[in-house]
Amino acid sequence: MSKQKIIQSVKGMHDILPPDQPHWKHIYKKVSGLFEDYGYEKIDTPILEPADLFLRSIGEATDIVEKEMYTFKTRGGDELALRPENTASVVRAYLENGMNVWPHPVKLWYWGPMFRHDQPQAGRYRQFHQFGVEAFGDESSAADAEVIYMALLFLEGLGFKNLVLKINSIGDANCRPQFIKAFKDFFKSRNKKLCAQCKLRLKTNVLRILDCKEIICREIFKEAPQFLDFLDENCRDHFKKVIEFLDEIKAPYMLDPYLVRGLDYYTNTVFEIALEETPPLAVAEEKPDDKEKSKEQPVSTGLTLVAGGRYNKLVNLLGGPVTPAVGWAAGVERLVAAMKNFNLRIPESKSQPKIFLAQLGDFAKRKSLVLFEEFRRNGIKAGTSLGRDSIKAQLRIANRLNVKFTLIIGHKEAIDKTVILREMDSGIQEVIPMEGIIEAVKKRLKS
RNA sequence: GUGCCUAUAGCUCAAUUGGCAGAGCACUCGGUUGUGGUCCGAGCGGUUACCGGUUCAAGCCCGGUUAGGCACCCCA
Repeated sequence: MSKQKIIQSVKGMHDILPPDQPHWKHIYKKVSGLFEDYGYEKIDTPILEPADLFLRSIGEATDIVEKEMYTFKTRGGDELALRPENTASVVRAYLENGMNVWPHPVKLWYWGPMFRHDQPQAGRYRQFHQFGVEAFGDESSAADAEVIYMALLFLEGLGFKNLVLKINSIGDANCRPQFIKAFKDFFKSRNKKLCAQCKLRLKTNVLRILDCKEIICREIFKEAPQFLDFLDENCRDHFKKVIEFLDEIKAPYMLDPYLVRGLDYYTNTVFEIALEETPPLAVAEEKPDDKEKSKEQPVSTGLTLVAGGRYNKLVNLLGGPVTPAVGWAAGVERLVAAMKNFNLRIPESKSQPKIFLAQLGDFAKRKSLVLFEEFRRNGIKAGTSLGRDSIKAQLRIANRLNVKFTLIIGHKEAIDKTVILREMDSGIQEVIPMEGIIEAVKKRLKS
């Protein structure tokens, strides 16, 4: 190693290393297949957007925009931002490319890196990956139910069992103000009893009080006005139907009157899917001598995997026609971590080589190179280690790759135009003419 | 942004409490002509995260920085 100092990755940003790639690939394949089955088409949007896009959509007073957004000024003076989420970008692309005149609903899905300047911890990174769906132009409750169902389907498809779907309705511009007023009044009258933080929240962002975990505050919640009682007829009807659809598909939902989301653009339905929290007692009771297990930290239980909702005002807010929309996003890093915690299997990679080419001497090495390509063209992936000269070392690699056969070409074989075919399990070898080697190997791999 | 904990070889961890920097795994190469796994041997790998302080002497004590973990805030 050189004496130069090694440059580290930026805080909160990580490499996705080869051992993790199968998980990522698996998730990608699962969701892209599912989305396409449901008629969603993929869209990729730039990682950089005008900062204003997020100020206007997510909301200036939200934590995401206020404290977590990577913004900077270009030389020309434009305020840009690394996208903290993708819904706003998709809406921007939808409008900019005139998709509002496409036959509706317009159903889109995406996958890519997002950026939030937050304090890194388990399941939370400054650069992380999300995928998600956005469906435009369908205001029916069925659309809400469908996207929620898709989220459940893919999670179950990955093997997750103990899922909790929390759902709520936060009304719309018509009924939300009344609720917020009543809600605010309620807590103002009980200001003294609230925890210090909630007293602050009362001034800045009242709804956030609902997130408080203090027991004192939670006690007060029990009597607080609930969204559901303030929904106007339209909103109430919409939400009721969403629930009916969820009943129909037997989704394991849980009405959560305290569920609000950190983005301003939501209207009506909001939901989250998380893993059931394991009781802390179970962790404490774990045997201390079981070293293997205690190292595995169940970081992902209780962590939200999927979150979304309806945002009927957003398209209009960003300068487009009034267009209903609904969608959600999922965090890939969290999914991968959760899959590992629950030991969820992924299918074995098909890219493992089936055979290995070992060679001795330059002449044989040249033959080997040609042979490798011939096998590749015939759909047989071969491993090689052309840089190694000793047969011993090459067989060691072959063994590690767990191949069925190793083809050995020495100087003699190269001249004779033959190949030694060694079956690794038994160690039995046979000499085969180079001519028919592809067919011979194909035949043996089949049996 | 706040609080607590942590940092020794690529990985998992030792170092008798301040006295020569170590092991296992992994990796590379050997163990008599051109044959893997098991076994045996050797090699590679470190300015103990970084900067400073105390001391005859610091991986160990003290201060700072950086990074990681956890919790809060919030969130995918």
